[in-house]
Amino acid sequence: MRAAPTILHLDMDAFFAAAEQASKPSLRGKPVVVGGLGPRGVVATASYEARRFGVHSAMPMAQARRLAPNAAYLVPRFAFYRAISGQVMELLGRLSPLVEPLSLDEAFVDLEAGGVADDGASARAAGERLRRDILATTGLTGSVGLAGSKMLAKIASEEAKPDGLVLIEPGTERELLGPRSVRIIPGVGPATGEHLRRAGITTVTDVVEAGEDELVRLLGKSHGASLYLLALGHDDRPVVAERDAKSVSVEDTFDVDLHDRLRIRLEVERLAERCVTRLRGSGHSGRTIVLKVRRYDFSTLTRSETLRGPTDDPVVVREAAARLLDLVDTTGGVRLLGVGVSGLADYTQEDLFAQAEAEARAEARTAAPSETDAPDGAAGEAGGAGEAAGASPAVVAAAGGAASSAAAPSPAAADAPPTATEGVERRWAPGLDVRHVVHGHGWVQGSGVGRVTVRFEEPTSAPGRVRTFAVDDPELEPADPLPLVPGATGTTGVA
DNA sequence: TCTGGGGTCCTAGGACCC
DNA sequence: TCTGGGGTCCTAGGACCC
Repeated sequence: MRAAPTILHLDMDAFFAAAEQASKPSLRGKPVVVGGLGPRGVVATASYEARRFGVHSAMPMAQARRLAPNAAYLVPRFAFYRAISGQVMELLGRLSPLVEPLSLDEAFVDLEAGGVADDGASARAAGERLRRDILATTGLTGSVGLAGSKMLAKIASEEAKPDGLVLIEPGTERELLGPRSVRIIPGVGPATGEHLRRAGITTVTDVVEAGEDELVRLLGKSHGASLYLLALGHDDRPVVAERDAKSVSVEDTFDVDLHDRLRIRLEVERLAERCVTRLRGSGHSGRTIVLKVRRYDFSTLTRSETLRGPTDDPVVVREAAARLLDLVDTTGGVRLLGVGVSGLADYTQEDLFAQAEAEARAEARTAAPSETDAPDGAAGEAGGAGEAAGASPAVVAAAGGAASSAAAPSPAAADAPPTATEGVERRWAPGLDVRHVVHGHGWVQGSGVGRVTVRFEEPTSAPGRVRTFAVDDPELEPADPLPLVPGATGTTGVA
C-alpha cells in the first residue's frame, strides 16, 4: 500500500467483442457475442449492447441465443486479439519497465517505477494519456484504475468501466470498501462467498469485524489471513514483470460424448501431440504429465505421472498420457479430454536431462521387458511403487516410440477424419475474414447447406453488402484480418 | 442444446528420508 | 516396547481468474 496512487490497472472494454466491432463496421452499436459456437459452447465476451439482454461471460451459448436471438454470434479469433494486445502492451511498456500482464486484455503497471507519476495528479495524467494512446493506436477503449495497491487499482478499473478512469485516493479505501459485498475482493468467488454468507459475513466491514482468527477458522490459514488483510485495504503485492509459466495444457470438449475406447485413446494422443507443440513453442520441457477427463455427468478427474527428468519428446508425453488413460474408467462416456505438462524446465536445461533419458532408455532396452506388470501397479496406490512404475514404463515406451510415431497418424486419420462438413464449418466459421476475387475483403456471416454468406466491408469502410456463395466457390478464400487503424504503427495483420 | 479453455494457487494425505 | 518429528516430493481435487 503506497501513499500515492501510482499502481495502474488497465482493463480493455469487452475486448473480444469490441475488437470484432472495430473490425466489422456493420456490427458497431449492435449486440455481439463471441464464443464457442458448437452445441456446448459458452460466451467468452458479450458487447455492452448484448449485455443489456442479460448475456454475460461464461454463459452457455444456447442460453445467450435465447436471450439475444438477434445478436451476431462470432467465433473467437485469438491471433487477431493477440496482435492488438501486443500493441496495447507496447504502450504500457512505454510507461514503465514493470508491466504485469494478467491476460490479453488486462495488466498492472507500476507508474512509480517508470518515473512517470509520483502523485495523484501525475498518475491521472498518465492514465488519461494512456487511454488516448490506446484509442489512437487500436481504435478500442480501455478503462483505467489508479490506486496505491493492486487490489484497489483493479477495483477502480472495474468501477471505471466502460471507457473511464477512476482514481482511489490513498486513505479513502476503508470507507469505500466497507459497505461493498465481499465478492468485490479478488479471490472471493462463489464458493467462498457462500461459505462466508452462511457465517453471516456479507460485506467487507463484516470481514474486518469477524477478525483474522475467525476467518482463518472458516477459510484456512492462507486464504483467511490474506482475505483479512485485503479487507483492511492492506495489499503490498508488487507489480511483477515476466512471471515464468508453470504449466502448459490443451483440452477439448466434444460436441457429443465419446464412448469408444479406441477413439478416446486416439484423442488423448492427439492432445498430447498438441500439448508438446505448445510446450516446445514456449521453449520449455516438463517432468509431470497430467491427463484430465470430464465424464458425461460433468464429474472431472485428473491423473498424473512424474518422470525422472523433463521431456519435450512427443512420444514420451503421448505414451505417458495413454498410460494414465488406462487408469480411468470411461464407461458412460466422456465430454472432455485434456493433456498437460507441468514441472517446467527451461529448454536449455532440458538438454542435460534429454541425455540422461537417452542413457536410461539404452539401459531399459537391455533390462528385463517389465512394462506389462506396470499398469495395474497404479500410480495412486503406493508412492514408492508409483515412482518406479511411473518412470520405467516411460522409458520403455520411449525406446520403442520412435518407430511407432511415424505409424501412428495413419490409423488416426482412418478412424476419425474431420468430416467434410466439419472442414467447411471451420473454414467458413462466422466472423472469419475472407477475400473474394471480385468483391474484395469481407467476413463470414453464416454458412450452411452448401452456401456461405459474406458481408463485404473493412474496418475503415462503411457498413457493407451481403452476398451468398457456394462453399466451394473458387473465387472465395480465407483471409487475414486487416489493421483496425490505418497507418498506426504495428500492424494487427496476423501471420 | 447446461456448463470453454488456459492458467494459478492452495490443501491434504501418504511415502520417504533423516 | 511404545508410537517422534520435520521436511520434501508426489498425487488429486478444488477454488478462482480472465
